[in-house]
Amino acid sequence: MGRTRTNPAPTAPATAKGRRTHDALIAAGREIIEEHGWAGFTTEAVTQAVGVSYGTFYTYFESKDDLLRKIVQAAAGQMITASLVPDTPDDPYARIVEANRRFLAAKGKAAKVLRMVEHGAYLDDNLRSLLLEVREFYVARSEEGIRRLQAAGLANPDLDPRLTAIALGGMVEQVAVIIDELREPLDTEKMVDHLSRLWASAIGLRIPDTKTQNPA
Amino acid sequence: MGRTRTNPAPTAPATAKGRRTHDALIAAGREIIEEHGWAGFTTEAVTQAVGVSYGTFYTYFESKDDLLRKIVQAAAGQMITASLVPDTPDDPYARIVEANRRFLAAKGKAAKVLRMVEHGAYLDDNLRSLLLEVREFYVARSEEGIRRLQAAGLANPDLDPRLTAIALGGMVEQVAVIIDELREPLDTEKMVDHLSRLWASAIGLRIPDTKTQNPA
Amino acid sequence: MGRTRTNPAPTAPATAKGRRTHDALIAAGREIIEEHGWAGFTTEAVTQAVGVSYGTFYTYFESKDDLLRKIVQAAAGQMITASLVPDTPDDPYARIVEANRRFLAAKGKAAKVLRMVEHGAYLDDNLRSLLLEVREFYVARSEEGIRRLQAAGLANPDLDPRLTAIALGGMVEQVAVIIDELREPLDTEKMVDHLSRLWASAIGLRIPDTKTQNPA
Amino acid sequence: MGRTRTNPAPTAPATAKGRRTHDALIAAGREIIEEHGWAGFTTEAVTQAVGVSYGTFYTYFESKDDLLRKIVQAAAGQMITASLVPDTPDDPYARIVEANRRFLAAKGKAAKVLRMVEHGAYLDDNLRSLLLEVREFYVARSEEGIRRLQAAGLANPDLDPRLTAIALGGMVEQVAVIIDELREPLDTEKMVDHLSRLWASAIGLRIPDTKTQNPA
DNA sequence: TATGAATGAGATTTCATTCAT
DNA sequence: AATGAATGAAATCTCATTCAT
Repeated sequence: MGRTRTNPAPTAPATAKGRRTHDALIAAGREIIEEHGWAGFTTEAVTQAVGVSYGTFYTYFESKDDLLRKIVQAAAGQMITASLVPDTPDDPYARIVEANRRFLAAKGKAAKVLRMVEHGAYLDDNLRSLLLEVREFYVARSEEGIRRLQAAGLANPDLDPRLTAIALGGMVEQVAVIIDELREPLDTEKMVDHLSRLWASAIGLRIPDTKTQNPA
Repeated sequence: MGRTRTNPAPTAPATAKGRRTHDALIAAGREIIEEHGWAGFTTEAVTQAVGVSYGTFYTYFESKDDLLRKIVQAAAGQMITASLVPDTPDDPYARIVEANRRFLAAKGKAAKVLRMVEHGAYLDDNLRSLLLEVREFYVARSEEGIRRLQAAGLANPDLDPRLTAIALGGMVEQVAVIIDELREPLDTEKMVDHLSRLWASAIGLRIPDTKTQNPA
Repeated sequence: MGRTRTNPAPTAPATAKGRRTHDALIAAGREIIEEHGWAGFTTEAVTQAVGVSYGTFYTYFESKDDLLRKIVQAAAGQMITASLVPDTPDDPYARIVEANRRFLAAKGKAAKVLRMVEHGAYLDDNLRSLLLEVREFYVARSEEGIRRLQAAGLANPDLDPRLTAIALGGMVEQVAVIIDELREPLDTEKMVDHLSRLWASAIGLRIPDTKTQNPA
Repeated sequence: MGRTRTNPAPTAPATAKGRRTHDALIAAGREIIEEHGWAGFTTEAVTQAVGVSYGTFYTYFESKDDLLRKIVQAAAGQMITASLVPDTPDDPYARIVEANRRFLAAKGKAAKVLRMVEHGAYLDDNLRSLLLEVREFYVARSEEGIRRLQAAGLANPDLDPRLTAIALGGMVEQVAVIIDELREPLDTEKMVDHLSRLWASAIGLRIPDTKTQNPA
């Protein structure tokens, strides 16, 4: 009454038990969003899933929004980690294939919640920035790759590397989404092959024969 | 959403004024979803945007779900209608450019509401089918175009026409959606040019010189 | 989620019924505060007292704070109205007596809620200003009266009119509070007589004999 | 406030450190009430201000009510102690000035918390009695002073000593409280001078010339 | 003694929907 | 047909208090 009272921001859990509960709430929240959608994502459902009471929620999170932010941060981090291409073969086409394969795996498995947030427009400015950062990570990586291929005379120099990265990245991203929404089952490996060949042809990169011969 | 309803089903508006109000509610609802997300999509916001009272809503719609269904139907219809390429020049590349230009010009928004519905998990079976139909419309059209070009010896015969249509269609759809989410302003016509060239190169279609010379 | 949604401010009631409910909620709210204190002042108690449901509250008020503001505004207005001294006799002492009598009556009866708000420190800036305005109304009136008496040679010219008004006004205000908080019953009319004589003597105004002879 | 309690009654702190924490909690509680009102007065805020954990609170206090009781007791004691006029000059007017100066100097704050408790209706019978005792202490002292002056022929014998003490005591108390609520800065010493002169004139006590000449 | 995680009753607020006028 | 007051289930959030460690 007459005074906006903001809960003091909960501090990081001090004990092992506290950290366990904190992490369990984040995991349960994400699972609930992915399985039951926004409508199922209530504080009651989340706390019940973990087996604690209403009030415990606010021991760890300022608000439901706060939990959502932390769920998204965790998912974004996992997705980027999973997408890194650790070994760097000389063959540029092999790199494209590997990047696409990893992206599809990461996006499909780990990031349903990211798509839901993105398109659900449950976006405060923090979340919006976070999602843009994730996209930028992928775009920048592709842009740099294209630029290098152009410099090496292996890709069409007329293409704007950034626009091209946005478009081709969008292709892969959208396919990742469609793949588990479409009713028809798509062969993932075959899709990786097609995406890679389309990507390579689009930028004028020559595709090694072996791959072309055997499209899965 | 999804509450039990007991009120009588509204009939189609009898008067011109009635139709105007009915259509205005659909338009306002869509605008609100696009601009403020699900959280802003309340009966109060919709009726207030149109300037009628709470009760009037139920003169025209059975429920909020009913309005949502009609918003999606309208958006889907508009999207398909606006995407048809009426004049059919012989030049396949010109057809691709024109299709992309139309899609980008008018369809970002419609695509946005459709995707929000899709990922917002506000999906009864009716809506799910409707969305699949819309996608199928585009995929089928592209697939058929690719197949014809392959038959004419103008496109790479090794590509699976359906997978290719899904991937390249996804590229355009994704770009259409993110184009106004990105922080950086993108030149639409330049993007149309890039999308078209990437699409053509990807399937092995030769791009006329005039275009290649002048990439915006 | 992810978006602060502020209820659109409720508009003024459009119908007579609406106005009745609106006013009844304000009246009930005030009664509850005065009789049961802050702890009893819940939206549930207020709506139940009026015989409407939870939700109806928010048809008329943005929040509980909003209701409190309106209760205080109404109480302040009533208090000032009740304190006005309509007839203006020439006799300055008679004016003082009348002002004190009215103030005691108004403060005691009408304004328990003002005291509770004031000392309860349930104060947003709006409320604080409002209360200061009420006090200023009384101080300014007394100050002007003292200044006139000084000009007429009827009051001690060495006194600062404003400080004097604040002090003597405080005396009357505080007595009004004590009167219904003290366990011992005080004769109001006798108190009015004393306050008036103390006030007059304090500023050096001569008190007519008739009053002095008969102190209640 | 007023919840059912089942925990064991804490005993008096045994160690010096214990006493320090105990006293710090009382001091912090009072400060919070005065500065942030009832809304800010939470066990969390109090313990955090002192730098101990939630649970520690219940090492020293049975409940929040218990703390409040002890805050009020401490404030009342401090107020009375600080108000005593130790040296007793013969000059009655000098005594009045000194009493007012002391009251204003130290008592604004203590008076504030006492009045907040009074009007906040957080009153069990213990607290109510305590507050009445504090007031009675002041009223009785002033009453006795007035009576003596009347007996000595130095004050108006027509005044009821008790009513007069209540009224003039109220004046000083009220000024002490509002002095730091008003937007305008008031010179405390000038106010002491005015209060003393008003008090003296009101009871008909002659004011020595030196004071009258130099009103700050 | 001190800690801080856990509790849960209770408060506020939202909003799709109904219905008397 | 239109209005807008009324409904109430359901959601979020608060905070004094307990208790295992």
